[in-house]
Amino acid sequence: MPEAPEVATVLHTLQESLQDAAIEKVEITHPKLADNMSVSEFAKALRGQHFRGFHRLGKYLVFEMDTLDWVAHLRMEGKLYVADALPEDPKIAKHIHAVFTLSNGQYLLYQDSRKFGRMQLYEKTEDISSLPILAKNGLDVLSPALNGKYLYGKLHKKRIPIKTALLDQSIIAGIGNIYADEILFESGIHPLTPCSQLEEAQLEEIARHTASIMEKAMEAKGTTIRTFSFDQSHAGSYQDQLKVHDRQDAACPVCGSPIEKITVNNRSTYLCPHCQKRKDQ
DNA sequence: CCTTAGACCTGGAGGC
DNA sequence: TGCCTCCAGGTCTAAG
Repeated sequence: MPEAPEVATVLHTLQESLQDAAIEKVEITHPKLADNMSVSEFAKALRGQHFRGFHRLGKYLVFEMDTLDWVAHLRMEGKLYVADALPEDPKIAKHIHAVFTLSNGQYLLYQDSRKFGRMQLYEKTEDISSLPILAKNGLDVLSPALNGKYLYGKLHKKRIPIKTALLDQSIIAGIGNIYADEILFESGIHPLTPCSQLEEAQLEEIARHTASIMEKAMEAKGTTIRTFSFDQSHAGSYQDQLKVHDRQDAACPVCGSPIEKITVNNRSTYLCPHCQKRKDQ
């Protein structure tokens, strides 16, 4: 579900209600939720800790606690939100896999219909990007160091399609299937173009559009095509600004050609065949 | 090095 | 209504 803009939205929403809050009780019902220790150790370690800092790295959330760094990845359907009461609707309640009772009586809930999300706890560190699970990330989508030169260094010898590279979190952290399509459209590059054929100037365009699309999407509080919401009652609105993703057969906003849908990496991929011509074919 | 299929999970949408 | 297939903002692994 969430890419960097949606994760950033969740983070900011949580920070508003959780800053300096204390966890009084932890109940976890999905045994795989914590994957670097048992859920009982995880629950015990978090009890009594306060939320002191809030960070995002790529698609990861990081909560800086009193003596721990708590890392969470929502994967496709994970939702973390604060509620005044536990959900009564059984269709929602059955997907709540963790309940963190706060000292003010509210609850931080983890809901995940597909159970793909994972969390880890680490001893608190000065540099969160050095945490084992985060060290694999490449530059964050908003990093000032993300430029044509960086991408050229990472990509100029690779023959993989550029879209595949944009989804590789060890190159750029935070891009997912929706924004990869939007970035390539704005850059005028066909998603199947082999990385090795791209010049540094084109990679500079990709870097530039990555930053601008991410900023606009964050302002819109993310994209809601299907199920994303950042708490029980709010959804993002960037879907109104999508130019190609999920718009098969609609008119390209630039040239009017019908948007095409293809498969890259087993993922649905949308493009304008006129604005994003392959130069090698 | 690169690609592909499958695994992990579940629900919603659409076809019949 | 039910059953079936396909699809989904992600990532990891095995196999060719």
